[in-house]
Amino acid sequence: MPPRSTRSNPLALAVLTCFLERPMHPYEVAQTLRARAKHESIRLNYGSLYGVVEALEKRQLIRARETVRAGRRPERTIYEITDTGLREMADWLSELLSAPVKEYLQFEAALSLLPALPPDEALAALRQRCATLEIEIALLDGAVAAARAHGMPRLFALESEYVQVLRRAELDYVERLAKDIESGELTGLDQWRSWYAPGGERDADAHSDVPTDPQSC
Amino acid sequence: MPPRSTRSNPLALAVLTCFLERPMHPYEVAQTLRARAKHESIRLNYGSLYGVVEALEKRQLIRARETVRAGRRPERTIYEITDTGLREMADWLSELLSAPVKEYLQFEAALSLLPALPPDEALAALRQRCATLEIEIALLDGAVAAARAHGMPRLFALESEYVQVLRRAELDYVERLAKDIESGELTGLDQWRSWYAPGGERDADAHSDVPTDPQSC
DNA sequence: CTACGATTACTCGTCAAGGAGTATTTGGAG
DNA sequence: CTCCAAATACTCCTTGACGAGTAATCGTAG
Repeated sequence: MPPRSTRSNPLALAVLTCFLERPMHPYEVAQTLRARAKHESIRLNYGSLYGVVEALEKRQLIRARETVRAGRRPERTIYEITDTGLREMADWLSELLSAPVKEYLQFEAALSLLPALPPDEALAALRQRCATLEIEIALLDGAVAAARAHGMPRLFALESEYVQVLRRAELDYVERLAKDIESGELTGLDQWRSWYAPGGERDADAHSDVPTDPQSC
Repeated sequence: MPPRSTRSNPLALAVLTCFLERPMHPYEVAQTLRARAKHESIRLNYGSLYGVVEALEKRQLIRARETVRAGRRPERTIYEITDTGLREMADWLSELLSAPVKEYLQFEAALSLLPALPPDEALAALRQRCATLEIEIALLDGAVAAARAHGMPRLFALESEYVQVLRRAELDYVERLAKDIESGELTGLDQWRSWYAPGGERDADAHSDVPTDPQSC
């Protein structure tokens, strides 16, 4: 089992699955992934692509098969997957599917810094997010429906379904949160308001009195 | 409004909110963030921290206030936030809260490559994920309950609530998906099975016949 | 009082991501 | 037939993340 560091970039996995179908040159890999809309779920750009292919070759997961050239264009090296590559692919994909990993989400960061904004500004921002989320969800719904209508089996749109589910859950949560701030039900709201009150004691956001690490409990 | 590139690293935002409380030296920033468990929601390590602080100073969002030294230890430079920094912080945080951004999730990538695994292996991996998710959710539940019991206001644990909500939604989805694969309800399952059947026609994963870009519809 | 492990406070080098740039070729309009 | 725009197939260079390494100091146990 190779070190985790080599499994950091999911693009490498996507590349392996392409080579599983048939040998290709890197640019064709990119075309294939784009055509199947994989770039919506996996970060893809040329700079990374060629680097990733090189790394895969160094690790012997793929091997150069032949180098062809049409006219005076740059050479295109065609790669194929090795047996090691096949095993690594199945292993890696299995792991990605079975083991949830911690992701650092932007909105998670924003929530954790929420008290650095005055309550009313925070509330306005959250309401704005709800509105945007509703639109986004509607658009995604439409796209999924259209794809289905055109005969695309569900199996090939699982990732959109998943993203959709997450977005819906987020909308739900943010709506509840906004309500709890407005209604005053959120515990800690009084402290928060007082930091930004006209005669607010101490500096804004100085929640030094807050219990520190929840994990320490 | 500064270019988006400068707003890429949420650690910079977290650093700004620290300086909002009071002037500090970078290491103290790290201590503060760690003490408040921000490193659970924001990527934090020393290499990045000092780089981020430098960048903030170059952008005039913070300024060096004084340089003290205790004994022959390395100097500690104490920074304070500027007025520009104050505005940038509020702006940035508002934006993070109000505008959902596309994140590239590992599991999203895995789902989009699911057909590269034989159906039974994929199913096993998904079931494994469900089991792990259940444990994780239970643990998070416990931590949140404990924090609340020790008097930590909800306002300071919003990010855990959010992550929790997402995990629950994910568990729900994966359970449904696993059921639909097992019951044969998932459309496309027949194709998928045939690629890996003993006399499977063509190469595994050659879903070249699949409609390409759902966005194109 | 001294030795050594833990903590403090940072530095540096590596390595990867990402995107702007480049050279070639094909397709089509005039 | 010629010229321009778009597509092809990369290359390169700048940022920036990351963590191993380091030097100084503090605590404390023998």
